[in-house]
Amino acid sequence: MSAAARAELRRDEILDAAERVFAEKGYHEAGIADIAADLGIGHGTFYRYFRNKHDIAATVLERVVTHIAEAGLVEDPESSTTLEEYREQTVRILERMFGLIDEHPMVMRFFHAQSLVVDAERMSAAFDAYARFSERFLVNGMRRGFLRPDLDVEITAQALNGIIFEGTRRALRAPQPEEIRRRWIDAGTALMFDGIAARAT
Amino acid sequence: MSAAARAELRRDEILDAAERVFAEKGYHEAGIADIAADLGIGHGTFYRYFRNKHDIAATVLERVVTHIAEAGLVEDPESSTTLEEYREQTVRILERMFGLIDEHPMVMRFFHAQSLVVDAERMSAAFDAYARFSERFLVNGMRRGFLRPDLDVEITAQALNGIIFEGTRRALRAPQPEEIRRRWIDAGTALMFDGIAARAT
Amino acid sequence: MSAAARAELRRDEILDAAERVFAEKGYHEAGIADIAADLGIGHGTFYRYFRNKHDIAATVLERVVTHIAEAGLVEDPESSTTLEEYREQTVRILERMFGLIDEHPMVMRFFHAQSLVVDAERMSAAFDAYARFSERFLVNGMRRGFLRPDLDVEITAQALNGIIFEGTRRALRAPQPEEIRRRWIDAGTALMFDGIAARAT
Amino acid sequence: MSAAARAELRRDEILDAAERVFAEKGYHEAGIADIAADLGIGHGTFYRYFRNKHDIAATVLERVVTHIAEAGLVEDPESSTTLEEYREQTVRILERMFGLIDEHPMVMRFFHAQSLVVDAERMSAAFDAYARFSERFLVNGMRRGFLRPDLDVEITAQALNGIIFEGTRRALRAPQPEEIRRRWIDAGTALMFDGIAARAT
DNA sequence: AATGAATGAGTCTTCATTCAT
DNA sequence: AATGAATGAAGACTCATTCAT
Repeated sequence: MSAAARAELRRDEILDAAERVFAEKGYHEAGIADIAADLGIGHGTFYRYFRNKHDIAATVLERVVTHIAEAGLVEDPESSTTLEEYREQTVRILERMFGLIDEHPMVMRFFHAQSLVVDAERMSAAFDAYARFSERFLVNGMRRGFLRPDLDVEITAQALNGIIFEGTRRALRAPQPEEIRRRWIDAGTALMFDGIAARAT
Repeated sequence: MSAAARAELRRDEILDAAERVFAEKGYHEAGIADIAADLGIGHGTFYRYFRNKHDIAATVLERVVTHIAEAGLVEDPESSTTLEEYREQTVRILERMFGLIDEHPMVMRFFHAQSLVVDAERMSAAFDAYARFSERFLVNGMRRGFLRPDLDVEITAQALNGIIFEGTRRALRAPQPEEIRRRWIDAGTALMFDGIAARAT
Repeated sequence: MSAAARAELRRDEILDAAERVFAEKGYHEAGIADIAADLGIGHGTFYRYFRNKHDIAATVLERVVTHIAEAGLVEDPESSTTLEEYREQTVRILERMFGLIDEHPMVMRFFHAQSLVVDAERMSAAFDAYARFSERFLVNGMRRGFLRPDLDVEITAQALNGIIFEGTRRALRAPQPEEIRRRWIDAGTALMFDGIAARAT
Repeated sequence: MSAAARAELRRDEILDAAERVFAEKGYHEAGIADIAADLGIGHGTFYRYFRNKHDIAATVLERVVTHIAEAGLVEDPESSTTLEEYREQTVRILERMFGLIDEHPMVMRFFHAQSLVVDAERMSAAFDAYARFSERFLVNGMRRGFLRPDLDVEITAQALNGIIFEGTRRALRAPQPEEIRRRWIDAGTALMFDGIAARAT
């Protein structure tokens, strides 16, 4: 293995450890020493791979932001032609979001609990980006006629993201995640597509 | 004025200052010295009114949690008998929520940015309580027949709170709050009651 | 005693301790902990009185620079009207310089060994100031006619200071300071006023 | 080229780099990494040629001490038979001293600013050696009768070295070195040989 | 009741040095 | 012989908290 590849590996190891430590203790409570101890390396080594504590936290944060973005980006916002297709896309996105919790439980925990103290500006930007992406689905649905023609796409997209954010937050803490996730997918899409009002008969 | 009353007053002053300081600098970045300086009192004095730094932050947090609860509790969850009445209640709650930003801008900022690092458990409990309160509106609506009979009230209530949370977060950062608030009230209630799907004709 | 006076006293204590520690161990080898330990105070206390390590070293340096200046400033550069008077002034200045070693042995040691690493610019400025002061004696002597009319006063003043500097450096290290000082005063003034060349008969 | 010769070469390269780096940043502020980077070699390599940081600094220091000694040793302290010859020797020594600044500007800067923090004892020994060498000129002059018979040769030699030291220090910092050097040679020798006192007519 | 001087635990960060490759 | 990754001792500095006045 090349030196660069080994360095990359080591860097990732440190990143993973940081994820664990930050998620467990929180950004401020965690020390570089904790991260190093978790890996059984000297603390000096840490500084060969990251400029400082904030640097690594920001990098961890960036990873989550990217993971989350990717979970959405799998879907093409312009591809659905019917309500049913969009509903299925939505379900898949939610499932993938919940899947992130299994793949990266620590990092998701970190995201929900600590992201704002690490870099509030970055977080805001990430939320904006997610909302803009969600908007495209809504615009597509309006164009195709399967969504209400009078949607305030910007705000609605943000509100939908608020639902997803709260959903993952809850799923993260749920003792029986499977059941909770299923219920969020069902109730979430029901709310999103049909609202809570009883249908006039 | 009694000594106890004067003490109460002083305590509130400190609480207000803490709110400002924590909101501006964040919990960890803010020091007891900053709070004391903001008031022009000695930092020793601070410890006559609060056990420690965490204590005051928790107290500030408790105040917001209460303010927010009160904004909701004005409405009786069982009072609405028609969809229209509930919709009006919802609008009033949202307006009151946004009103909190005007009344307590600092504390709301603190709530959104710092509450989790101060006391994640307390926050979770608060969110649960809010959700349970919201649930009662949904249950009432289902009983009265103006809401869908098949709602997963627990999850739906949580999701609705997620919308409100994101709405206030956005409103807090908005350069033109008035317009944004109006749009959130319109688009938020539209989403909540009717969903985004176009109505079958 | 007023609080301010007590603070001033404490500050001076710390300054004295720093002098000792810096003189013994050198600027870089000395730690804030050493200074605090020398006084039996907590290291945090140190930072109530000085911004940082460099700050206190610079302050100590400033004190020596001032002490040395004062040893010279006692004499009026324009007062001597005869060579004899100037020679006596010179002897007094040298004696006062050596006297500084008795009054402030640590600080003089610090000055000779560490001043350059603490603040080279400040040192250069101090040397310039000393030289400019010495110049005035030379100018006075030329005007009055008891010094050679063709002196390069600027350079000569600097050279004379070089002699004094080396003299105090040697006296500081001498095992029998009294004898050494006497010899420097004699040989130094002899060199300064008459040079080393044998007089033509 | 033999391996030993190549090693010698490499050692000198490192020494030159150390000179530059120490002169620019100072002993403590400079790191082994800086020296290695300056040469484009790994820092591990450094330790194949020098025991540690202090070792190389001491070696650099030794080089300057030697350079300076050589600038003097060119002259035979016992060779002058007249005042004029000695004066010419003195001028040549001063010129060679200033010449060192052109040949080894970095190392001279290092000498003046950093030598004491590297090895104060060595410096003191070097100053003693220089003074003892200067003494021989004075003794020679006294024997030959062209210098005052009553000189305190030890102290006077030290004082003369003090002048030279200050002269080179000033020349090192001078914006127009040529002019300054000339003036130091003129004023320095004038002071040294004839003193500053006006001659009785 | 109010103060603020004193404290020292705790943390980040640097860098000389080692050693396996 | 050369390298540079790894190390951890060392040190500056902060700040919540205490307590004598």
